[in-house]
Amino acid sequence: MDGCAVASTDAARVAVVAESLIDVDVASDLAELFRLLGDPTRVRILYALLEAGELCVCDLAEVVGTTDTKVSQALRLLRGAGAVRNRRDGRNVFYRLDDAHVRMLLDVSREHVSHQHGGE
Amino acid sequence: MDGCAVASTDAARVAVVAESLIDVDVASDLAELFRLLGDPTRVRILYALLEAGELCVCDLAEVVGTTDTKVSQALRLLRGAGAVRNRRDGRNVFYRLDDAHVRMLLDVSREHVSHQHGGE
DNA sequence: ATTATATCTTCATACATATGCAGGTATCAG
DNA sequence: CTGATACCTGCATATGTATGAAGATATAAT
Repeated sequence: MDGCAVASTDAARVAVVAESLIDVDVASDLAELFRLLGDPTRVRILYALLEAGELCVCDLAEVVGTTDTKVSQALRLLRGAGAVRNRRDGRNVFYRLDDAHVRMLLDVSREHVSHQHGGE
Repeated sequence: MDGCAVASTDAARVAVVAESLIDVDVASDLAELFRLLGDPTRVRILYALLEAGELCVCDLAEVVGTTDTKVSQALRLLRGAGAVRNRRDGRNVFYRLDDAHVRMLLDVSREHVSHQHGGE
């Protein structure tokens, strides 16, 4: 392997932890989800949807303060990951959150953010 | 701007949502945190620490099943972000979680992951 | 049909990140 | 001191990701 020859401080404990550790593929799924949330524009889009319930691309761009292209690209990723759902109404396409997992992470994070940036 | 000329389906609602939306810098901080969690190796390291409480680099490498170099680089990022803390004991350096925010996100995510991959 | 608006996509470029190798530091044993 | 072990860091490369420009598609109005 690499370095560590005598191996461990406590082999038994290492075995136990290794046993109960999250699988590689599960960890990869989770990491992928976190990476999806790892962009300021996407974060703001998701919070806007969390607040508004449903918004068209046009309004999302205005709320977030960016171009429709940027929003559209962000939404493509979010859509691909199943984080949002869309519905067409005439020329507009309305988006809303469609993942309880994502919604919960947003809720939890918002709490902590407001504590950190508000007044702790 | 870009595209959207008539602007909004509902200007008043857009204004309200824009008003209550999370700030750009706060969103950036959050995105940075999520990006930190956006890597399978780092995720597994964090869960190992969540489970074990404290582990040296050597044991972490064995538990996660990778090289000490990879673990060390991952820990550097996690350390820089304040997610973990370290303590030297002889030749070993022991790491543990040091961020309530991160711990909570891991807890929440683990629940949802186990529901998704376990039995729903 | 034409024109306009809203959204999406393709493509090229710039930037960020992960990875592995090689070497460097720190601690301990002899 | 030397040698060994645990850990860290620099550097080069590959891979991923974000960004904006330009154009394509879809719907509606005239």
